[in-house]
Amino acid sequence: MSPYDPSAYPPFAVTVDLVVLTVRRHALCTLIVKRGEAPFQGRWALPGGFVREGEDLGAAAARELVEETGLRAHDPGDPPPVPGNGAHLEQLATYGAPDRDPRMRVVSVAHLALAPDLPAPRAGGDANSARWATVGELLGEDGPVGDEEAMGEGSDREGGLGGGAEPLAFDHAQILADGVERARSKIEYSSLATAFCPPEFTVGELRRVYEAVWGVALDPRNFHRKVTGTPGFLVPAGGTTTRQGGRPAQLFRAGGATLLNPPMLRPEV
Amino acid sequence: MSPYDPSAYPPFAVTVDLVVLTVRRHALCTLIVKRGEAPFQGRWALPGGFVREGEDLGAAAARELVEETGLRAHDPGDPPPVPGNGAHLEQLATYGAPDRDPRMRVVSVAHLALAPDLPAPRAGGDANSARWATVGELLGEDGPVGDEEAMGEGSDREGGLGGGAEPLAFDHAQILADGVERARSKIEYSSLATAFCPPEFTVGELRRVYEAVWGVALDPRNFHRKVTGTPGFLVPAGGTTTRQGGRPAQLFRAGGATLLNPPMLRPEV
DNA sequence: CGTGTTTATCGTCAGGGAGACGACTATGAT
DNA sequence: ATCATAGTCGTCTCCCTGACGATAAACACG
Repeated sequence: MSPYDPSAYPPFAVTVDLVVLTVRRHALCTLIVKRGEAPFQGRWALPGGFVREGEDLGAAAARELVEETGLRAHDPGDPPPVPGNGAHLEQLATYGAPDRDPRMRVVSVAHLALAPDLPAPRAGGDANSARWATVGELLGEDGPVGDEEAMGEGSDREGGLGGGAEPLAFDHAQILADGVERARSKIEYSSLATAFCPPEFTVGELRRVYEAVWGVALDPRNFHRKVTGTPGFLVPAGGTTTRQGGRPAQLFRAGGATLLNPPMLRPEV
Repeated sequence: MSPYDPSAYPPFAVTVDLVVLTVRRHALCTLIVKRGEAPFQGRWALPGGFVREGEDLGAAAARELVEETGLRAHDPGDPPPVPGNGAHLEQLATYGAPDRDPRMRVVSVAHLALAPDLPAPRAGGDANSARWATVGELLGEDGPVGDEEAMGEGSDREGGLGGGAEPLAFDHAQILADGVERARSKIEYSSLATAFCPPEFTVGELRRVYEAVWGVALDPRNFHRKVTGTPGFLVPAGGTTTRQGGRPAQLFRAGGATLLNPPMLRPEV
């Protein structure tokens, strides 16, 4: 074993990159920023930055999240201090291929953030250098369930990247794919899908989160039976809402349970 | 966003640490090494070392694994080139608290390795500075299923660490706990438990792997029905063996399936 | 050589969860 | 008034699971 010699280690730079996921207009979206410097100048990339001296990895990710979105992160397990204006944040994986940054050796600790629908991205002062993009256009997946008609009428559709978009900078497409896969599997066996919802939400809104993340259609009746029958998943908030149209729906809050047993079942194929 | 200035980044050292798990005598065990240098000199720790210049993170972990155990790693997904003398290796998580190493800023990318039962640990030339320890004694868990009588008669029981062992160096107890939890959950929905088995194994041997990792007793009949009925999990190898005593058991090889659907169900408490 | 022990393997049965789908309710839009 | 939309409650069947009986095939004894 090589001796542990602190004076003879190769130096690395350590960064954090963020996969910030949200559900907008029935589609799973992620936050991307336009790079201002080389390499990959002008290309879209995941938000991120260097870990500072004396700064913990999770703290660096939380700091970047605030800088990019204004969202405060809360650790998994803790109840959100003010539910709704916080995001779930967890470590995703670490990427350190020797040539992933052409200038120097950089190891990036990617984090995954799940947030409710946000009004608009705010880059640090620079407004139109950050935007929400559907993961479908970035990863070349098929459009989730249809619903193409609901797209293409918003106010933030000027960033280029139409159909087969230009790939993300660095290895960020891989990081994004890993983050999406983590989210897709984690909402199966945990109550994490509520992180995509506002503090109070209806069963239908939660179902549309599952449908957007998984890209499938779920039976409203079976879904309703399942989530309301899983102890600790949802607690009634007391009111009703008609913001989705149709019959008023009961409002719920996320319950204390974090692990769902039995899990939600993702329809196969 | 802070400008991406490669000349003004704080320097880090990057290491890989290994959680090498195996099943020995019906108990989940992990490989630990005795530290030769400060800090934590003389204490037990997870094996690991610095990532070299130009070396990928996974390659560094694979190199450490060979140095410590002689096992060659194969990526998940790939079939083992020579099944049985390889180990499953995957990235676990990254630990980078500012004060986790008292001398300098070190970020450690922990990896998880699952290996079949090995004859004896071989440290790099130094024989008795590495040993297998049950995760129970390291993490203070209750002994798995009983079976205490089967312990305490082996040939490698001289390394100290009797009951409430001295804790591992650094944050390695946390890393180990995370690795064990990853293994425990991952054998639920993947065929990864076969990584603990020799190339050909019986249903009973596979069941004892589950029992050791989960620390529970499973019904042999239901287990047999479940694993032989899951398509792609096991393929018959053609022969039988009586190495476990009793009636000869059919030999199987790991099938091509990596994800089990429906998953194995871990009995709840 | 029988008997007991151990392990493997096949069957049976009851209960629960999930998919498929019918029916009814309560709102807004036309 | 009628329709469209969304929510909520039930029902029915299938399949999986857990519990457990029964048989089979080896070895270890006396």
